Amino acid sequence: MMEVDLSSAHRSQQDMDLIDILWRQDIDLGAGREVFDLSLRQKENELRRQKELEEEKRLQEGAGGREQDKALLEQLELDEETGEFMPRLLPSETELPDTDTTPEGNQNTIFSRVDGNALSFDECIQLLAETFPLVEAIEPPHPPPGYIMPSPSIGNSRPDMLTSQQSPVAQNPMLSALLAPLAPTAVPASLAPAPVDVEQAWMELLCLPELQQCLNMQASEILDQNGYTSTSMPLVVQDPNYSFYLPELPGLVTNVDTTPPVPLINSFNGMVPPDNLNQMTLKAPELNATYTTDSLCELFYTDPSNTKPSSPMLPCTSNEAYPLEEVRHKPLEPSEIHVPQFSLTDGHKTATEFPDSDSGLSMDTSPNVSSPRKSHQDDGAMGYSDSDLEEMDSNPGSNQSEYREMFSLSLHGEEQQSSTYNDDPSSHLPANSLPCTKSELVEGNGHKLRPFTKDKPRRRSAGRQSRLSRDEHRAKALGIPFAVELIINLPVDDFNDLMSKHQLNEAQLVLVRDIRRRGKNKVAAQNCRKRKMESISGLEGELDALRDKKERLLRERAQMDGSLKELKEQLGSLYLEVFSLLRDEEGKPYCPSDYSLQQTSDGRMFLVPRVQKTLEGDDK
DNA sequence: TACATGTGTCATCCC
DNA sequence: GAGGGATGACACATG
Repeated sequence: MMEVDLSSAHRSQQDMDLIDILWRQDIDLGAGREVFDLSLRQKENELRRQKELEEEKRLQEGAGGREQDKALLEQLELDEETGEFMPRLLPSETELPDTDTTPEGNQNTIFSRVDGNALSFDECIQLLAETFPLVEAIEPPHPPPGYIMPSPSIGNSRPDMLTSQQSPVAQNPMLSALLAPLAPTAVPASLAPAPVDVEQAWMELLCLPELQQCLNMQASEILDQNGYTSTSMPLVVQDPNYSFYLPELPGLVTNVDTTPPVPLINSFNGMVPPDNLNQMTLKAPELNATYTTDSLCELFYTDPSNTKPSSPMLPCTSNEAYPLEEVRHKPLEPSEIHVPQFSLTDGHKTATEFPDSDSGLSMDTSPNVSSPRKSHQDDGAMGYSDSDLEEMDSNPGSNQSEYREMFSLSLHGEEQQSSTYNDDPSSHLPANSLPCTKSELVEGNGHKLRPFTKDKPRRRSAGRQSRLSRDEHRAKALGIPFAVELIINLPVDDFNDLMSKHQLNEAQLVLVRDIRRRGKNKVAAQNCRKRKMESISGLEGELDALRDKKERLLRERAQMDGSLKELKEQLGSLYLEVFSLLRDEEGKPYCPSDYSLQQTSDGRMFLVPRVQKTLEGDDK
């Protein structure tokens, strides 16, 4: 029992330690350091007080404590990176003897003093010694609205531990398990006086893809250490893109009773009934204030359609869930093409045929300018029907829109941090885990999928994207049972098969073909414009080069003209000099106006009379 | 309000 | 001949 409480206390400290670690690593938590300083100050104060108590206890314990220290060391392992001792994940902490269920017993057994060890371990001892009295004295001022009282049946019935339970980590067994190795020391529950701030920090942290990757790694390590396999997990995410499992780690207080079963994540690809969208009603600004890690994890990693485990798209029970690869290789069934399923049924095929799709459609293969657009199949999760989308689009402030904004906030956080609309939506999260809406795909042509726009603000066409395309409206009005993307992107054969398998009336057929033609043409127009821009850019480059060349040639010509002029002057002076040296038979100099010097090809010089030459010319 | 820009669509040509 | 790519032209939305 006390082990469980200690785990709770641990987690709260783990929260703070992880925040500190991230802070030292200069990871933007999105919150000021002051958020955490209050806890740290309290921690220091408690440490000082507790040191005094600890000194007294040291004298009382005597030599008997050394054996306990030894036993404790066996349960701790040295973190080579931080130099701190961290509690090992025991196979089952709940199986520890119940003889030491008192706080003191726990303290002596688990976290007794180790001489010469890191300060964090001393802190651990001191903090544990004071944890429980202080917990009883301190009540959480305002429990978070999302907080659920843990049931005594799940192993944590101490009301005085609620403060630590309010920690998002403490409320989430997965995070607790994942973060356990990160935080070496226990923490008094009193160190969670500002759960809202801490949770806000956790909101920020959970939005960091790097952290999620780290958590994934931690999860894998924990699973390995405990010999758990995915098949033994009670909470299993079957999406292979999500290596994020929820281990039922022993000794950890799991409040799975208070959380709905976690179904398949990739069921985002499936239909989301409007009633299931109730889970999407979180407003982004409220996240920081009211939602715990559990709720966040549910939002991020659980299926909005989990209230329908019998979803026709994918069974949601862990045992019945299709392996994604198996689903991918299922033959294309028209009945499965009710919504775009590029990530599921025909996704594989489509992905090979439209590797780089502008607006999810472009087949541009230009090596020069890679399309910043996100490929259609990358958007895999388009789990909304037309009606859902229309409602979402027609009600910008509706829950669905908020849901979309929320995911935009969380899933593109890194993108927003790293660059301002770099148009590189290479999400670090699995593509088909993104609950991307269809309107983002179809009308995402405007910004994210823009072919040759540069770093222009996306909001320019935000309004356009917030509405369904005309074709989608038309398709919905005529009851076309296919997604517009599917109509456009299917190969001819598949498209014809699809048409033949469905009994469509004339109007529907005409509309479907118009949609396909317009979609194709739209992509062609985008590619054409892109090529045009590239051509213009190339011509501008050529023009600049030619201008440079022209300027260089003009400079060279001026230099040549100068040189030529100088040579002519030298030649004239030399001519006069030579001519002045010439004498006739009488020793008189020749007159330059009557004679001229001419040179033959063999280099001999002749003195030619000009008059004679003039007379000869007159004779002719 | 005029203007620039981006985008969708149509018509047409061509393969 | 159908399908579709390429492209000029136009209309519209948006900043």
